[in-house]
Amino acid sequence: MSAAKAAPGSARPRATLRDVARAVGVSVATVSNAYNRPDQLSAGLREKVLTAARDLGYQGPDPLARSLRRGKTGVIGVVYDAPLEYAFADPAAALFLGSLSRSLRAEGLNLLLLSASQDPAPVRSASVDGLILYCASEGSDLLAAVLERGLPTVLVDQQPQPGTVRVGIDDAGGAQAAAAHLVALGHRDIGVLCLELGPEPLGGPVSPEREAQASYHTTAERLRGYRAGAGAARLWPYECSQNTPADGETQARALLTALPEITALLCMSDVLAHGAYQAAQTLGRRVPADLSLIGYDDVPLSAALNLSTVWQPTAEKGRRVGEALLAQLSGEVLDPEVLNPSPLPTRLVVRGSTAERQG
Amino acid sequence: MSAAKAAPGSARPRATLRDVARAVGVSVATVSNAYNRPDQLSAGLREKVLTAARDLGYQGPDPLARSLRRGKTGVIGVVYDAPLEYAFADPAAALFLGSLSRSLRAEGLNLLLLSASQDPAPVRSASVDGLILYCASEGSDLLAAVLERGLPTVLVDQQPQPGTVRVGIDDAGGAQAAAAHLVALGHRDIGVLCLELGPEPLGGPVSPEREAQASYHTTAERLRGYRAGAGAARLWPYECSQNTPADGETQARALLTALPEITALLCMSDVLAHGAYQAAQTLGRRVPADLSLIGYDDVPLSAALNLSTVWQPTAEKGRRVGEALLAQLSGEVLDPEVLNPSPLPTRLVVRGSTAERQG
DNA sequence: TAGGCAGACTGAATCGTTTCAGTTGCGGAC
DNA sequence: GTCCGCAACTGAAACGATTCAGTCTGCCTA
Repeated sequence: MSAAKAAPGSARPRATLRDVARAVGVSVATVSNAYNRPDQLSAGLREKVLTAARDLGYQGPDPLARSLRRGKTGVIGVVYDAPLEYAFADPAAALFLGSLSRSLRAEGLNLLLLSASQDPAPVRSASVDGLILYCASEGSDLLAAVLERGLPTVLVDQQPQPGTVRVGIDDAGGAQAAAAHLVALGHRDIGVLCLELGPEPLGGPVSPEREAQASYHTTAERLRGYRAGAGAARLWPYECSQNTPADGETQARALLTALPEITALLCMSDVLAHGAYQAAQTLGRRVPADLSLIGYDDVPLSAALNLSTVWQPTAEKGRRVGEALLAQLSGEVLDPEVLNPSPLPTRLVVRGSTAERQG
Repeated sequence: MSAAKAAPGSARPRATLRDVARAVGVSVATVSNAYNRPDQLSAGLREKVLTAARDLGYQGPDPLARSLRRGKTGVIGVVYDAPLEYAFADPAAALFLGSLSRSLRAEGLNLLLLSASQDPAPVRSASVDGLILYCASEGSDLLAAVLERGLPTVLVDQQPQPGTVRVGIDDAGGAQAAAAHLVALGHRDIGVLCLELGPEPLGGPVSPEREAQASYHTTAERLRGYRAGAGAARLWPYECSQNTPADGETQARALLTALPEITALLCMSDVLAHGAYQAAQTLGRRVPADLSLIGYDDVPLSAALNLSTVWQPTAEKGRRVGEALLAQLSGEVLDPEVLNPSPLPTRLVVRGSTAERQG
């Protein structure tokens, strides 16, 4: 009986180049050439090789062995320092990854998602040609692990590192504009829905110490921008431990309940703002009449929700990261301008969720 | 060629196990053991090896060579037959991938995103331990390429295939409930915003031929369910070539303009429904007073938008897929129940976007 | 007839590990 | 004194390909 075939789990030993070579009576080099350099053998022989391969159930050259020999895997690792669920839950991240994948696909590169939440091990043991560090807190040893690999690398929305390409946006500028907008509308007590400030999850009111020690670059910059734009207005920052509508709603409700005098809310992401919207409705506060709301990122849905927000060039960011990586892969020399380009611009988008403060 | 050392891009030849072994004066096996089986050598020697490795700039065993030798890569390929941008743009897909990645991470597996939009080549040349076919039209040679690899495989939302695990949901049942709900509310002319029916992008009204030849399982099933639930009511299907709010808006506007008698809209995804919402506003039709709207998937945001929709257990689906794959990887025998489990249930969620038809 | 040359194919080294099957040296049991 | 067992380490064969430098025909040219 077909012993090897019967058991579903137990893979029969796969055919290799050598098996095919033996079957046809040629050398392995010739079989390899049949796949990789058709011009190196006669058409007739090539046909014979390919037929024999099919008969033997040979799948074509093993990708792993090929990668080892060639020194290229065709894979780019995207390192995320939180569970991937969170990455996928954020439309801005999704947009970025989509745009990135688009620019890499042109070169036949695929994306390997590396979630190195606790532990940089996945970064060390990934077979990749390049790495992209997408989101990591400053203190984490993730950055070190990434740099140690010595592979072409791009840092995204991160503190610049000497000798490494970084792509970022003008986080503080956008935040400042958002805060200034609210102040101009007469708001004086403004709540802030913060993204994570540090790796240990912590929700609720943000203490000055925690604010001072903020280790996520994006969060720290946006908060700095809010402060700069708020002038004499009072800011009440609350931290959301996850970038989800649910957490935004929870913290917004806590914030609005604890501090009823607040008339406007600065949210560090649109996702949080969506949650805050929900909270406002639950609490019977109308947006924008009773509460002004402003997000960050300008994800596609925010237009539909009529949410004022800070736009960032997410897709462009992805494109740039892809290009910077490709440049390194092709061994281009990196001049400083490319290495650490000026941050991409952000822009305040005023829609219907912000209004003058009601007397 | 220029000097290899000078150019910043050209990496110096990396240190290998052999270099370390030579430096310490031991065999390569010992160095390997220092990393993989500390109990096989004295603590002192191990320390010496690790120190020498650090001095030489040795990064640890090369992942590629290790994978080749061990026959395991620790990577699962997720095959998507459209550009990845679309995958990321769909919150339901994101949720699924997040949940999947969660169940795989427990075993240290990472996700390789394979966009095989035109061409199954990436599927053939990916170094993976298993494959997940997420979204593919029936006719495409993608399915064949995936099955040919002979790796542990799970099909998602796909026509069942003999001998392969498939995880799916009750697409038709949910659709039927949605349609029936509208009919019960008195609607008799109902527009349908369809997802893609075939691989060639095609927007606008759906011809009976195209409907008959629908090659995407999900689309075909949902449409079938709508028809079953609609009874005597008239259905007007329009096709969206992309699952995006923008495309949903475009087609919804076209549909509502061409067929003003329509009083309700069945959308095959919440994302399309969000676009339709927008279109309705633009056209001055109030939801639900002038137009009932119902989506599919119940993505997180739809609750906030108060959108009636069909819920599906997206996260559970991801978990099941992960488990099914892990089971195969550990060589478990697959009984038919596991191989092709009954579809996961869907459920109509009535919110505020559907109402009785206005006389 | 010799020389040259192109086409077709092969041998063997190499990529960087892991791991099985030994080999050594040594202290303890009998 | 011999034998056993154990700990510590090594040799060499895989893993499955790619590729460089040949070798061997056979044909064309002078």
